[in-house]
Amino acid sequence: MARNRTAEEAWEALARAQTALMRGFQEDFRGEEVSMRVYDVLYTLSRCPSGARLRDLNAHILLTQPSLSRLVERMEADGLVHRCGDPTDRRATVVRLTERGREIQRRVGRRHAAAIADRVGGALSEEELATLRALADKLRAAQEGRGSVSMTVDP
Amino acid sequence: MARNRTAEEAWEALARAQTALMRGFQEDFRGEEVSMRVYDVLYTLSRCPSGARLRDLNAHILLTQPSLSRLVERMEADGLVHRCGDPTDRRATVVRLTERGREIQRRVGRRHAAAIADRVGGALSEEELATLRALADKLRAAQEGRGSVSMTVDP
DNA sequence: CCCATTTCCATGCGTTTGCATGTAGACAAG
DNA sequence: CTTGTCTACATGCAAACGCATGGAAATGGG
Repeated sequence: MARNRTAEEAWEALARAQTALMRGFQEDFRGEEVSMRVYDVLYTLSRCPSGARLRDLNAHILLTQPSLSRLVERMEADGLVHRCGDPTDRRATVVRLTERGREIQRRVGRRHAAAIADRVGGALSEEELATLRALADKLRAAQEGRGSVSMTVDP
Repeated sequence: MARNRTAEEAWEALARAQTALMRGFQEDFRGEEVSMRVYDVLYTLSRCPSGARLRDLNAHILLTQPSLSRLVERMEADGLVHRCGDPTDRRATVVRLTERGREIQRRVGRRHAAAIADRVGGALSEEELATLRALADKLRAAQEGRGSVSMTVDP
């Protein structure tokens, strides 16, 4: 039971740190040409040169599928991304950065990286950062294949 | 510069872990009698027996001031909290749990604690949890007096 | 005391989100 | 080929959110 309490304390500390950091970053993003959420999509796509399907984006971004669908729709209207069908699976929608989207991601990304170096890098030593990363990775890895074990029990 | 890269990697790992965990928790909260955001307010208030002002709540909860204002308004309409003025500062609005709110916080909190023990406690050893907590605390502490994060603790 | 500034919360309004549902293609069995 | 089920997105709609702003009270000189 002491273990459970330790887990709760760790989660609460983690959530509070995340809240404080997010607040700071969101402030940085005010006055930026894209919102933090849009940047999140741009960044994710920048790591997928061949594009990504909506369902893959959705795994990385904390939005429901319909919300992400519309967010990408707006981003296409703004010329940040391009949507096209996948010949091998005609249900899929493949999203790809436009040149404009890639350029904005790079530009905003530079300032965001500086903010991370400041707010995160400025708070912990390099060794602590590495430890934090390792623990976060382990924590995330443990969440996989655990998503929806909610069996529908309705006669 | 290598330090900056380490900070970026740590932040990305942290954000991804948070996303995965939040997804799981939000799923747990489907079918619950309150949403996760409402629970967040209930939990924060459960730690402030003498009530909390909106601005203090806002320091802990990732919402803009107007959004939190309306969330609390809805929660009052649902009988979860009670709002009253502060005689020592007539601009302030003090929010307090109702008996119903406290009861629901306890009930939902028990299940949520079990989920934390499962998802977080199940992923790391007790020593790792303690390390994670220490790093998260340090990270959060470093954000104060920077963006606009002031932590006020109930006396 | 007075006026300017700041703090704390509420409200109008357009935008975004989530839930429920719809549509179309993939996939498997008969 | 047909039928049923599953998967991937899209869409209607009400609820919730953020931004800009407003009003009232506290605060800080002059």
